[in-house]
Amino acid sequence: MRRSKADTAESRRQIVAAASRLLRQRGPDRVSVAEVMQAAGMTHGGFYKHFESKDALLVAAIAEAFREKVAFLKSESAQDPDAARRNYAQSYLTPEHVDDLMNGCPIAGMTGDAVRSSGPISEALAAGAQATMEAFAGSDAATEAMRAGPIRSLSMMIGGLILARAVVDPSIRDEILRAVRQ
Amino acid sequence: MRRSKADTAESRRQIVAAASRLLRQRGPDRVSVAEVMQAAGMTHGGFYKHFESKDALLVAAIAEAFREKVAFLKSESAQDPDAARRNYAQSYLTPEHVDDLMNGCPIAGMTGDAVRSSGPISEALAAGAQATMEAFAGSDAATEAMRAGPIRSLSMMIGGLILARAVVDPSIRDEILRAVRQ
DNA sequence: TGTACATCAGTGAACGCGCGTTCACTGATGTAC
DNA sequence: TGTACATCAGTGAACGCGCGTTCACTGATGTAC
Repeated sequence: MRRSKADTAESRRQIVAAASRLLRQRGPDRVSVAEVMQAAGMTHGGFYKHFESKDALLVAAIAEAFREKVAFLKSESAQDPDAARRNYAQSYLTPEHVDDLMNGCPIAGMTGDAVRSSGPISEALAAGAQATMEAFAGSDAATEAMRAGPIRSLSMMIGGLILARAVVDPSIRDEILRAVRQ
Repeated sequence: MRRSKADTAESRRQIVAAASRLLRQRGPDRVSVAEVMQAAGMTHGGFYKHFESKDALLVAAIAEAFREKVAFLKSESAQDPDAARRNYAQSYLTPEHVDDLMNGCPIAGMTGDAVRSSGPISEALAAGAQATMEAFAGSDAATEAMRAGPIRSLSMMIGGLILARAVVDPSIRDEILRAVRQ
């Protein structure tokens, strides 16, 4: 039956939120539209009332995942960008984040798949990655020399997380996290 | 018709080599068995004479990709590990490597998918990642303090490559590569 | 404010395609004598 | 060394399942008067 506009908007939000999490946890090709809809509390048939295609949902889900992280980063770094970077790195390089694919860093969680994808999907990823870089380097970092340090830190965090996720042995994983935390 | 043992072994090598490249280029869920077999110069029906399943091929393809890189790293660092690391980093952080998914770093190219995979596949990835770390840190690096530097460098290289692949704008991509190259 | 009708969000069944896997078949290789 | 037979790598058609997408239907919401 028809729903109110508020209900419809809420449904759409639920779909995108569920997709954003499942996408990072399982990858675009191992999450089905039906699973996303179920996680959002609906059946799959109604999906196309909200999105033109699965790809369109992926674009929205990628954007949402980055939006969250960037908003958090920006609010943290409002006063003291350096402290915000340190805090973010500390919570980024933890065993909890290694295991928490679902809510984790969208760059580490989705680039593998999205880089190989077609137009709109890789554009959404590129926009998110650039926004993350800006939020991390700080919008005040006008010169390349000022951005280089934060870019290096961010690269090391992302690579360290990926390496820690790849190895299975917890003692090696912890060694990586310790090394990269500095 | 039946082939000689040498031909059979060569066929298997071709299949694994094709899979190792296609896997990095397109990801496990976007390469079909038929495509791999075609790239190896055969039709898909014969595949199961060589492998029990597509997953078994993925395991072999992951191992092969890492075997190549690790062999190269080890031969380079036989005399001067420090110089080998510097050289590897220089060729790693290039626009060419950003675009060359197919022959590129298997950690950057396959962790996204493999981390989410089942037993044998994630084990093959873990073994490869650990072997790469050892080859990069040098087998002589006995203490954690000695390994920390190389682990940090390797993390930064991997993260930088992934970040550079994620952004689309060539000028931002080059800025990332410059920053991480130091 | 109330009434009549059009709209459309959500349901559940069905369709169709791609792909992993199986199978009957072929004929050269390997092997037993 | 030669012969007869078993083996098995590779072919191409077929099977079956999962999943993205479509569709007829329902009934509450929104709207025109």
